[in-house]
Amino acid sequence: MPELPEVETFRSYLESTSLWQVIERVVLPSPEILEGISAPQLRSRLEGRWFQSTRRHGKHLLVQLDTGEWLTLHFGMTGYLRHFERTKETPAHVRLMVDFANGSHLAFGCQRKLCRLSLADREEDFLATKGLGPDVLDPDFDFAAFGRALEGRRAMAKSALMNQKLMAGIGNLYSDEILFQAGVHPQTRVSQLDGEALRRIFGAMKEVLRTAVDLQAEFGKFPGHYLIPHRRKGGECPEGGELRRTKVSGRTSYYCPRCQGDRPAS
DNA sequence: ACATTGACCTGAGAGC
DNA sequence: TGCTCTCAGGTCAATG
Repeated sequence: MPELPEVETFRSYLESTSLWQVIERVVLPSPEILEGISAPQLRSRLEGRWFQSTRRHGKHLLVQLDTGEWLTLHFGMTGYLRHFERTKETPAHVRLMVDFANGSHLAFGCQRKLCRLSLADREEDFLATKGLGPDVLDPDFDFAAFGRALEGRRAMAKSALMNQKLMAGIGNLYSDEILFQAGVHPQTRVSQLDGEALRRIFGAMKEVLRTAVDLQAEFGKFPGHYLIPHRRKGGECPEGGELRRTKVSGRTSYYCPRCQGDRPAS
């Protein structure tokens, strides 16, 4: 479930807990989540070094070492990050444990093994290898860039928003929220959207994601007119009426037939 | 080239 | 109560 707002929250958490401490020991209990590097290799590149800065691109967290290399973390859908000051706690499903010389430690884990770890020389190389589009909260990703990303696409609006190659950061939950706020049916084809609808989607995208980041992705704190807190079987639209549940390219989607139309515009 | 589907993964919750 | 089955969703390979 970690989408852009959750990953941004993890980024600032790591930033405020884990920088500038010498890494004494690294444990990698699940080497199968490593991408392009072996456990012994990764251990030897981390031990004795320290984290010096963080970045985020879409749903990826990048942590720069003092060597200049980047440790990249992807949370899959159940990923988490936890830092412990003193007690040596080991949460369930830990995939990376970092023990710092100051006695604290950082755990990265995920219940399902859909999280990933890798090491990259340069940020640009990593993004290019992954084929990621621009981060959707990057100020350079403006309405013109948004339009270019969607140009000539025939996919459904929801699928396009979730396509990390077109733009990075939006997943299943936030795509539903964005389209709800924009009043657009999730199965509307991108090619059917007029300029005004594109504007509304773009505006909702920035607004929803900024709000979620500010609220540290805690759904309980979301504004009353947001869909996400109501996004469950039998859930009610904040404007009244029952939400509808359907599949859009294999993903469970919620929408309001009154606010977004009961079938895709064509 | 682009769009869509299924596999991967594991535990919670549904349903019988 | 206890078992089995479905489903959750991020990504990527396979298929259309």
